[in-house]
Amino acid sequence: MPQQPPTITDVAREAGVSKGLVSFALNDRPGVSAETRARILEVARELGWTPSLRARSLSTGRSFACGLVLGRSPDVIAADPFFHSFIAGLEDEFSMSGQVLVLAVATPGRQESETYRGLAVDKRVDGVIVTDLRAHDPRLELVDRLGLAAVTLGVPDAETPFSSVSVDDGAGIHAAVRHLSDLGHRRIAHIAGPDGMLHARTRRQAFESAAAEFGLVAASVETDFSAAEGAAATGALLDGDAPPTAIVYSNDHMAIAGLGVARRRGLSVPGDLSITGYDDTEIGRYVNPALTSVATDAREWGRVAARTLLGAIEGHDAVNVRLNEPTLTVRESTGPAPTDTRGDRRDR
Amino acid sequence: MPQQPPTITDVAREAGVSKGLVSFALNDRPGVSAETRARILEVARELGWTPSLRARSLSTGRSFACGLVLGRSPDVIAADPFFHSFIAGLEDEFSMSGQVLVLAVATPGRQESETYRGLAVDKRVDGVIVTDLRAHDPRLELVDRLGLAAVTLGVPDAETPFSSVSVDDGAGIHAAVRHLSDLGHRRIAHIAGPDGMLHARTRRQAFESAAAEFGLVAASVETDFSAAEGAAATGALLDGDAPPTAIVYSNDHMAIAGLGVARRRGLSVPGDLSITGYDDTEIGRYVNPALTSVATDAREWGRVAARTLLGAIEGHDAVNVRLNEPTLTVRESTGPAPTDTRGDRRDR
DNA sequence: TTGTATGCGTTATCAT
DNA sequence: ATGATAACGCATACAA
Repeated sequence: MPQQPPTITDVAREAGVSKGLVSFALNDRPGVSAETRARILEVARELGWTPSLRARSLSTGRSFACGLVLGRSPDVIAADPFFHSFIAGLEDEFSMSGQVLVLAVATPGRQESETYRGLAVDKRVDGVIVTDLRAHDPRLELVDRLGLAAVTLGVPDAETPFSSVSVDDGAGIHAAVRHLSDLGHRRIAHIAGPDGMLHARTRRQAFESAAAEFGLVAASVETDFSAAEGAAATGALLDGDAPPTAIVYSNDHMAIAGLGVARRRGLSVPGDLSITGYDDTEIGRYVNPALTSVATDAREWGRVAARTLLGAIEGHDAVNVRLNEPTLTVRESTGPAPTDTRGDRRDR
Repeated sequence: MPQQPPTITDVAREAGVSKGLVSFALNDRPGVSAETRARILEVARELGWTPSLRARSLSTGRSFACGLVLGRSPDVIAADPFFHSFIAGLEDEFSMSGQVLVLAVATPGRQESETYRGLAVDKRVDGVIVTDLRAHDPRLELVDRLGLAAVTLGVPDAETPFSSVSVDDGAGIHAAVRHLSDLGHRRIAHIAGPDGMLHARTRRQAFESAAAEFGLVAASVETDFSAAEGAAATGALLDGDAPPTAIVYSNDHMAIAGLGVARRRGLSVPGDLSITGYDDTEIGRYVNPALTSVATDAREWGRVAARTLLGAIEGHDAVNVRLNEPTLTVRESTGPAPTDTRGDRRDR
């Protein structure tokens, strides 16, 4: 007959105590004499007993799972290498503590709020990681009302009861602008993500303040982070009266699309136009010219976010963790500003 | 006081029956009179009772979750838009049946077999989707031994007790080769994925047989699907005695890297070299020239895979589902073969 | 056709 | 201080 795995009852019987006491011994709770505890643990070891996750889940109300809701448009998210590394980082921690990562995808047919609610029903997850923070993000109140623990990636623009883990996106953009300024560029532009997304806004603001700091003529264009809009924005900028000599993109994906646009117009990169990306994707290193880009340690971000969320689930106080600054890797897509006749006369 | 949600006991008491009967009525099991069943369901509706997932999970041994293990190297997978669309498709089905998707990532520090085992311990998932099938894939025996239900993406090269959902990768490659043949190309090459991966092998074999069918001189190079190896393989081919006039890549990522290599050598695409990708990524449409590519309906694949897996979990017989053929989208990266002096004399 | 007992780990309550 | 007991929520084998 198929040997059933041992249960707490087997251990209790073998050790000559009650089920409750076995549980107390296992969980290091007071009220068990050292001697009894040792005997119980020894019996458990002999029998090879480990408590059933499902039974624990029933009696504690915990699911031992954490949720990640992806809400961006498919095209944009699919190309974002951030998520795979980030998820690997989450798993580095979760797999060590017996947690599991539940992935949910919000689509046009399945609203984001519905997706969160679905995870909260029956407490399918103990907590969630909230990414791509938006202005006055309605998800934060929702998650709070649903009774889920949470950690946000980036600092929200309002008070929340949640912990946050963030990197200084602004520092990465600042480094890119300084690099371009050092190369002699005077008219630069930023192709930003949606201003309603906090990290996109942070990058835009950092771009504008860095441009001011270095005395540059600057313009920003808002996009949805997609290659399509990145290409369109690039075209619009190059069609302007005084086109920029350098463009700082808010992701590699748009930068590569921008590269295509520049080439179609016969512009040399970086001869006529310098380009910087963000994310430092693998493919960015193999296009021609190889992309100068800003990199964040996504895996470490995932590890820290997971640890922070687990702390929150265990009832720790909210904390705001700040990670190392992103770094700029200079490759071939940035070079000295062209020395043509057009001065830096106009803003737009 | 915080009103507790109603339990099966409340329903039983209110309906004047036992807990067991409520359970039978809810699950449409025989042995309950139509009249009693109706009364029980009515009471349940009035009380707003829904059975506790955790209690169900404990008593049935099901977890109401399915697992997806990602095992490819981070760089490759991150750039693969297939997965996001595929996952969205999985969720289309899972979210409708109260299932949840558990994502696990195998990394150099956490072997694939360990990852599967982690999902099987305590039956954290009822079944798994096995992607990127390999030759004599050891995961299939492992999954079987772990007692998990499973569905494979693609048809394994050995008998398994599992269902499969597949697309005819070969048809996509065949279409690409025919397209190139029609354009007059006679020396073509294929930059393939690892031959140990069944879909990569299928594509290579389809390439070779299509090349033979059209009387072309063909060469294949094996890579790991990464941009780095795609670039290296492209360089090696172009350095050969009789370089190909067209290259069929096994993914867009490598095709874009190959484009970079060609450009660095001053080759015009498609003037001197035609290029086709696979996956039809968004970014491929915005590089210059825009990529001719083969597309699969990944979301539909996900939906069908989810349905098939749920069937397997419920004990249905194994089935082998075949999806629609992939389609070739012609853009700018393919054109007439160059009419230079070199004949099609040599193979590789 | 319907009721009962059992299983799973945790914890509130009770008994030494 | 130390330990036992019962209840929780659901499904199901079995008894009636």
